[in-house]
Amino acid sequence: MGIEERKEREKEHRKEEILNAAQKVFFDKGLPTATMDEIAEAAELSKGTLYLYYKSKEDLYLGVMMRGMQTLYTEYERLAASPDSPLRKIIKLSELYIAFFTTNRNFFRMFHFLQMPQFHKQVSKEMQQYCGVETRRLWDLVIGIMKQGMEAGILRSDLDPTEIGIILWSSSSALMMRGDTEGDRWKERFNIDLSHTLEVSNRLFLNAILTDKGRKEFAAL
Amino acid sequence: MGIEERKEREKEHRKEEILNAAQKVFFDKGLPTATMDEIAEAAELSKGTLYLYYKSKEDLYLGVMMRGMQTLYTEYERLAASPDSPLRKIIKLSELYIAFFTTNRNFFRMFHFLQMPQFHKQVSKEMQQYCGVETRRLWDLVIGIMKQGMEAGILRSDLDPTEIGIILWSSSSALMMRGDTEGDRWKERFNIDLSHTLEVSNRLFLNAILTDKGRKEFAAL
DNA sequence: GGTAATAAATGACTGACAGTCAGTATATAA
DNA sequence: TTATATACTGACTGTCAGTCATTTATTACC
Repeated sequence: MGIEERKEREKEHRKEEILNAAQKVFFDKGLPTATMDEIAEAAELSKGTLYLYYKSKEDLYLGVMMRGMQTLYTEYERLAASPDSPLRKIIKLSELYIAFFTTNRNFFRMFHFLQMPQFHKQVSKEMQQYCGVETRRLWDLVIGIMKQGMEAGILRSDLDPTEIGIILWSSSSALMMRGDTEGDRWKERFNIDLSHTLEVSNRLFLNAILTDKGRKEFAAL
Repeated sequence: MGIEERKEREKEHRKEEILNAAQKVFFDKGLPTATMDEIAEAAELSKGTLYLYYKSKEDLYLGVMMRGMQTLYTEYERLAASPDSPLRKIIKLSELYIAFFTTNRNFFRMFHFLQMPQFHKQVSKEMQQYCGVETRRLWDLVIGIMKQGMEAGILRSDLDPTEIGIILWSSSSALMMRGDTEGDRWKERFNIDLSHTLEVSNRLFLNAILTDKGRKEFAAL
């Protein structure tokens, strides 16, 4: 019976179409200002239908966000599987994140809603579950790359690869976020280019976590 | 004519009382879930009166947040004026921020709304102005402490004190925020204690920005 | 002390919006 | 053709931020 399957496909397709519409509207207006009526309008569906596919506005928002997460995941996956040396992988990891921020600024902004505690209340258990699983997959890749570096002896063995991953990711995120929202003000008031600050930060940090061997290899690049 | 002055005082007092009520409600529920009716109820005033003193819910929210900023500012000010050595000041600076996070978690969470671009739309120009001025005062203190360290020769002179300040602040913030929202999950999934990660991060970073002289002094502590 | 003028406070009301649900349309099965 | 299941609709409900005509309290003046 192929009908069931076709219906399933059509349902998935509709979900994607709704996400397309939602993405357009959310990118344009952000979560608080976007309305479900607008999204329905953009999707050429009634508002009620949106709720057949997504439990709440916040669920829909996270649905869009997860697309960004997928994109980043795919890129990290390719990096992890590449034949680059562990050191190069670590360097490329942070470059990739910066590049992602630059070309997918809207997704990047969305990531930061995940961080707000009050926000989660309105999100369905299923969506939270889904986000949790996907986020973990991403972290496993990042941590995996750090572990490779440690095994190769270019990262200090007295540090924890997971902790290094978190620190690198978090400090980069924070500086990018600040650059996004306050970049102009910092330029104007203190003559600071926050994207330069980010580079400095990553360089300082990288040097701090590399072994002598790692630093030598780094200098040779 | 002392009446004018008394009225002015009473007005300020009322503003404070409204902030007290708002603080209670916002701490309890967060911005999205708190309602102006609740705050009015808590302040024993009608909703309309709130709007005589604050232009919007978001303005009120920032009004509360600025109290936290003031608290932190006062502590930083005392530190800056203390007779401690520049190195100790830098160390205490980050310790103070961590302590603030621990004892004023609610304020700390509020700080992060400032970072969300969509949020600012609803905030009045006056409040934005006020926040800008106060934030700058705080940054000037932080940067000042870094400059002292540089002049004392304990911080690498090839780095920019402002940039160092931003990096230290941002990376700490990011890790504390993550610890706040995802701390349990990291413990459970990866057996990582994020407050430990924060210590590691700050130690790594401090070592990276100190001169040989600074590192020696640090080791002697 | 009474009254006009001014300021402060009120709460019913408006508009906007998330989410619902009884009803309609469309596709499938009998 | 008819019955049943499925997808969709949009008018409706409840909630809440923000407003404003009206009321209440305070001050100024005679």
